[in-house]
Amino acid sequence: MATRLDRTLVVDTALRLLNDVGLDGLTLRRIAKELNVQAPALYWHFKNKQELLDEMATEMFRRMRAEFPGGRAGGRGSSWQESLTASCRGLRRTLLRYRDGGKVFSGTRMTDDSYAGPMDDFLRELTDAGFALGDAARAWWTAYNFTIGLVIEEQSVFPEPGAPEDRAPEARDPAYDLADRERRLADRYPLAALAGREMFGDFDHSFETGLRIVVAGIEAAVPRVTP
Amino acid sequence: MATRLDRTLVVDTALRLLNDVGLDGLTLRRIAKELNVQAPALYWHFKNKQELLDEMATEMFRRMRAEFPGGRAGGRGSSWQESLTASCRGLRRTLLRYRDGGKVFSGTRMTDDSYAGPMDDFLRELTDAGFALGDAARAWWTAYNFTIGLVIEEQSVFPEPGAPEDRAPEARDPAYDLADRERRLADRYPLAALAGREMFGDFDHSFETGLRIVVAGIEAAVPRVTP
DNA sequence: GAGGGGCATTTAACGGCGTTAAGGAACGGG
DNA sequence: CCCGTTCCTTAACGCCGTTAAATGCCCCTC
Repeated sequence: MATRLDRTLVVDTALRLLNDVGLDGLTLRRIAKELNVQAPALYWHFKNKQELLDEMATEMFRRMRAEFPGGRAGGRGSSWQESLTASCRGLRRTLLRYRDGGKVFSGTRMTDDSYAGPMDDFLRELTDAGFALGDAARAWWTAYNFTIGLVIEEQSVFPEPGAPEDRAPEARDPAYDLADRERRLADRYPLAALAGREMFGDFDHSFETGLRIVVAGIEAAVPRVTP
Repeated sequence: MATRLDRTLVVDTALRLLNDVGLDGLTLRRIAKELNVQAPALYWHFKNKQELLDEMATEMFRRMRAEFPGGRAGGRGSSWQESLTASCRGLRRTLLRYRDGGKVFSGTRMTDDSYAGPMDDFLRELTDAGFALGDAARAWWTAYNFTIGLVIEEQSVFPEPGAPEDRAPEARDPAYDLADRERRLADRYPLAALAGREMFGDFDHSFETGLRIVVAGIEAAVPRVTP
């Protein structure tokens, strides 16, 4: 009926659909309908649903690379601190563009090696700055896992995809009513009660603080030879 | 047939079954069979599957608290650094006891306030050390999300539940073959190729390094009034 | 001891899921 | 023009979470 399918068209459509229906609602039949096709047709292009999800995650990453080139692209004089910060910010912003982006990304494996180039560049930047390769990799791994973990939490509080600054307050999942939680805990656990808004209230703030902590921690706790 | 159901029995059985069949295999029918009961019987005790999963996550947390009391339980002289480290270690070890523990935990909401007590204690320890409450909460939030993110990765590489020191090398998911990855990337991306084993090879090492980074980062980057 | 009422569970069914098997249409090269 | 490959449809399987209704069971009252 419509134009012929190919992997790219399926992945693009699935990513667009994901923002409407969420990960739970993203079924093969629903994707197929969006493509004016029957569900088993997808099995010609993907061996199963997981392979499609893997390809979706990989495509997310490719788009991130296009939008946030990272590494030393920002100028020759950029420091590893700036590179790490920029790449984690780019990762977060990219994942937030897709509903359940954090879960999709964390649950899947890359289907190609497109991630390896940027990673190699970043690791070289760190080793040039005097870090041993193993320490450089684990430093990145720390920042990466913090970012993914926080985005997963953020997206369960704000399910709608999109940039944080475009979020309406009413986009917050009603199950995470901060005032409610605060009232419930206030008398017995006053600090825990107030901490809720610090963690769930302003994710930009939480993310930037965490990033500063990780960068400062790498500076302070990871050995390096001064160049 | 068997003794009557109640919430606790269902949750205990589901948690035990989780380790055999994993999150994808954990269906209501399978849980019911384990209890010698029909699937709809579970709906008398839980309004839906999500409520059961929430209760499972909450029970994981309760068991963690029982096994790793945390806070100042370790002695009056313990520092906030030791408390933070101990509680993240306890969180990781607890989640690793359950197959897909990280995903179960990250996807669900606590059903009671049992988490608030330990959290309050820990926050008081930080504020006593001179941190503002908001900074204390975000510091914890950083360490927490790093831990969860890393455990999710760890459990996709080592799906079998159990303590890291009991893991056999062959328990590694074959899809994460490090030697393979290394060979594929070696010529074009030498640093990224070698970094694989640093991140995916020894999760104990990755976790402890990340924890040191976060603690050092809090010391260095989060303001506090000296007591 | 009989009867009643609520609690707990069963039986039956619904629509939807991922996936497989088999057949058929479209298409390009000899 | 025909054949083989490529791509998609139709039909079906077994499973899922969930709901509605009927049924057994236990305890309290009379």
